[in-house]
Amino acid sequence: MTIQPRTLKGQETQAKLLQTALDCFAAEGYKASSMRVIAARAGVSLSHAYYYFSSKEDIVARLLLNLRTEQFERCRSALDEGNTLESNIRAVFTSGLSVMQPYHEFGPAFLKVLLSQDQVDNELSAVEFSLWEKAVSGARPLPPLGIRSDLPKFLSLLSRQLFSVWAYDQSANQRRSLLLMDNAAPVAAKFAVLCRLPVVRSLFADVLALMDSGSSVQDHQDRQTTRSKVPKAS
Amino acid sequence: MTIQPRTLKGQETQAKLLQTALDCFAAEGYKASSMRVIAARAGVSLSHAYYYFSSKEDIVARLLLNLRTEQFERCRSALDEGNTLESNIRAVFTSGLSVMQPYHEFGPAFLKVLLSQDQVDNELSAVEFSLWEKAVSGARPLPPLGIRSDLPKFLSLLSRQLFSVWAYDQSANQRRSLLLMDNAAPVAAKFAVLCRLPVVRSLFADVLALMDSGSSVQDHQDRQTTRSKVPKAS
DNA sequence: AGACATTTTTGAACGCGTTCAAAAAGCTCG
DNA sequence: CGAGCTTTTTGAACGCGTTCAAAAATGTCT
Repeated sequence: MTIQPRTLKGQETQAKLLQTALDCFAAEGYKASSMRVIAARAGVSLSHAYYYFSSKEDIVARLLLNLRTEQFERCRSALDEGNTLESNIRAVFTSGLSVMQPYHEFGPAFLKVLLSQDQVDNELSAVEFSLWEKAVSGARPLPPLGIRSDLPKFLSLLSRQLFSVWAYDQSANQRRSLLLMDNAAPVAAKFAVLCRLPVVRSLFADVLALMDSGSSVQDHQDRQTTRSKVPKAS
Repeated sequence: MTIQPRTLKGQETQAKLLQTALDCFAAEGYKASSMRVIAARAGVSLSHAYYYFSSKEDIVARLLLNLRTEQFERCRSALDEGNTLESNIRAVFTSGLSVMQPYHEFGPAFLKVLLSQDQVDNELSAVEFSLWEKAVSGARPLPPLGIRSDLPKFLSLLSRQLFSVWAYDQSANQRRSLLLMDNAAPVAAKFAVLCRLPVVRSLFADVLALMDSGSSVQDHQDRQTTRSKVPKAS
């Protein structure tokens, strides 16, 4: 994005450029939708596109955000109907797949956007996270109280891993990732239930602490402090 | 790679090209080591480089393989000294980090190579896997018998996830990934120990089954068959 | 030796993402 | 109006990864 236009006409141009790009992506695919093609289709010069978007990746990021938002709209209601956690997890997975499938060839580009963005403070992560929050809070029976508040973060991380498998999945129609997600849903749900047991619960705590130690929030803390968050094992 | 030269001179040229590329990578970094620069430094024309290597990514893949091999050499002996599993895991992590650190800017390129390669049948995965096999079989006390044979595969997958965090880690000197790996070692070891308990053990089995369902081995099997490998949860 | 087939090597080109200096248009005051 | 500012728009260029047809070198067989 990089620039927000001062004038109305500027905003319109930027919007038109973005819409053209998205259309072009859908119609022609990633490689064929060069910046030159997009600019031409939007009726502006190549360099003008760069006035509004600092890179092609910038536009891809918007596409990804759009898709996630559509996924959110598409399955938000289903998550509130008192189904099991497993079925809610599955709902998020399948809605994601159906929204993303037409853009599977964007996989690597999507992943790059996802991984290079700040994992805490960005709109995309917020949408993803709110999906998992709904999936957890709308599940009946509710997951164990002790982990209820941490579960969305955990699921959100899990889904990123699955997404990265999907992104490079070369099997026909991404059969393998579809299968993987189908199988992951019950396992994750089972894990949540087993967290009632102290042993499993403490494992979950360890994993959560790991996730924190890998997040950018800790960037200004020193090593000693952070380390103490992870209980020694042996 | 793509072509194996018929004549001796051809092989020499290819070898020189590869060595030049690797030197260039080390000296100038990823972006600065363009195919043109590499070819020029090796004293051949640009298009000739493409006669021996089908793409720049091809060469990056060789670099990655070289680094993994060096990591293997560097820590193989340490894994056989009867240390704990935790310390062996840590040894693999830290040797990996020290070998890779100078090439951190290659992270995204490395990851692309790693993810787009066939995860079963390629040399790189074989080297990685054998590292984890040594880490497990050389650990004292040995991990529970029931999971001992599956543990290397699990650790291998885990390390890929950590690698992908490292690849995009923007913190100074990759502090965050270093910290993450440091913390992951004891947790993984603890997990292995807890696998003596039936509950944890069955969770491990589920996760392992997941990994299989995401692998390419199953590509020719039908959905029904594969699905039955994962026990229903709820 | 000379003709032929194969392997190696080249130069020129293509389209790509990106950058930049400068032109054009719009806006704000006297 | 028009001088001086900011915002928008452009054309031309750069270096990149990659491709290709064709030249040069090499090897093989009679």
